Amino acid sequence: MQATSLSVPPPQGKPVGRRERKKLETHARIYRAAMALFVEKGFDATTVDEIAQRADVAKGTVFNYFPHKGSFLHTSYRIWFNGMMEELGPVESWPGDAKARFQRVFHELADKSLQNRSLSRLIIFENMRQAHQRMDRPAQGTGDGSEEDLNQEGIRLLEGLALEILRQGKSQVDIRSQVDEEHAADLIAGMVFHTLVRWLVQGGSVHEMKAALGTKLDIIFTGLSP
Amino acid sequence: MQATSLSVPPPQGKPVGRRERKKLETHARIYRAAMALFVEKGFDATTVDEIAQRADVAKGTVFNYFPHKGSFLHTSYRIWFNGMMEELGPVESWPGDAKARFQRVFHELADKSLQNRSLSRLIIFENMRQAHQRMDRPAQGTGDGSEEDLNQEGIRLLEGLALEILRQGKSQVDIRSQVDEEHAADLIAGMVFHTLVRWLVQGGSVHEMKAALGTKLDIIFTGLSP
DNA sequence: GGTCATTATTGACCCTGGTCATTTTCAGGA
DNA sequence: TCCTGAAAATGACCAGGGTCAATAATGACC
Repeated sequence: MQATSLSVPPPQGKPVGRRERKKLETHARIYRAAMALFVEKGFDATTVDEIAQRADVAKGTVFNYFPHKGSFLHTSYRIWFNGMMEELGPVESWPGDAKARFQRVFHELADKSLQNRSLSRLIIFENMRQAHQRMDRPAQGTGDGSEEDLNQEGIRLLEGLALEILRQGKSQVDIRSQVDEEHAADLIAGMVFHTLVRWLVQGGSVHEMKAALGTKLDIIFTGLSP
Repeated sequence: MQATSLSVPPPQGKPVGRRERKKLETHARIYRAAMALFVEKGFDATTVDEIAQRADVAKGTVFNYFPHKGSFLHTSYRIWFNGMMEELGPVESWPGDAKARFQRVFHELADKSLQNRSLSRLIIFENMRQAHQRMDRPAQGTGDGSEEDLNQEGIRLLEGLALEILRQGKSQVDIRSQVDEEHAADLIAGMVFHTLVRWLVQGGSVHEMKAALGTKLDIIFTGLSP
């Protein structure tokens, strides 16, 4: 986390006028202030007032940029995940069969999570919270595609990745052709998520988590039946 | 849910004096008031003040019995799970092999969840939240076993059940002997949990959820490898 | 019945996340 | 340079979860 999530904030439009530029700057300043405070004193112990103060804006302004306190973590997750994917490069280029590819991702994931454990925990948790709250709104049918990121969040990113690996694996001969890719991807993503959560909560070394991920992956590939 | 979770509250000591009895009564009254309100107007829309009012106690008293608003859901979950297990009876008595046994639990679980969907969602979510917050406290080492329920909550119940089925399955010939039971149980519990959450959030029929559980179980038993 | 330590109840109070009407800033035109 | 309408910033305000010092009820013991 550290370097990655404490730096660039997400809005990716090109800044044209001064107004735009200032907006981006403010966004960045607030985000940085928040993340710094979270690392310093923890999420719960950090108040929005403090964030505002450190970013040198009014409290209301913070909510202008981040509609909920948890939004920071959300933003952070995307940066985190994208950073990882960037380091790893495109799936097709990875060596080995499907299983090896999964192992590669898991390895990277574990290392990334380690870098700032409590922050990872918050991010993952917040992610889940978002998912849950989503259904409260009756499913807004805007024909407009403006809410771009609504369905590509959280665990879905992981699931998409798993799906990609599985498809590649099928086209080679690594995976049985009868397997339902979607459910398998869901299974794997869920497994990773669950393992990660457990590790973040319970403690233990990175090595242990990697071992857990590996063992479970083995089971999924080999099956329980004799 | 309904009948089950709206009735008996958990404290199971035998009431001796009048004081004890009153305490139990108050506990029950508050619990009932809360659950009724949750069903009526939803969790978020229900304030603690309202709960207190309906139970005819002061707000402070509510927090005497349930340290957080979410504790109600916690209590509810235990009742829910135990109710299910009671209906199902002891594992050994179930017919069929390990897989069939899992299917049986899943089936029951799905039906139970259906009975009050939004409440189930809250319960599961709250459960996760609890797990997360637990690690904030440095791990209180009371030699006393008074906090009885601390480690037997939420997904752990499910995991324990899975472990039991797996062990039985191994002693028969349903499951490869090399399989790491603990990790397998964790995998299955996580899978169920994840599937349940997704279903609760996204919607869809019970049948769909059962299908999803079934397919994933198939994968876990058969494996992805050709 | 009276005394007193223990336990349960209470509600005023605090804290903090989130809202919103008002004010300020700013670009672009006249 | 001045006007104007829109976008952004502001901070007083509110709601609701949770705390805690003060108070009331209880029952064991005399």
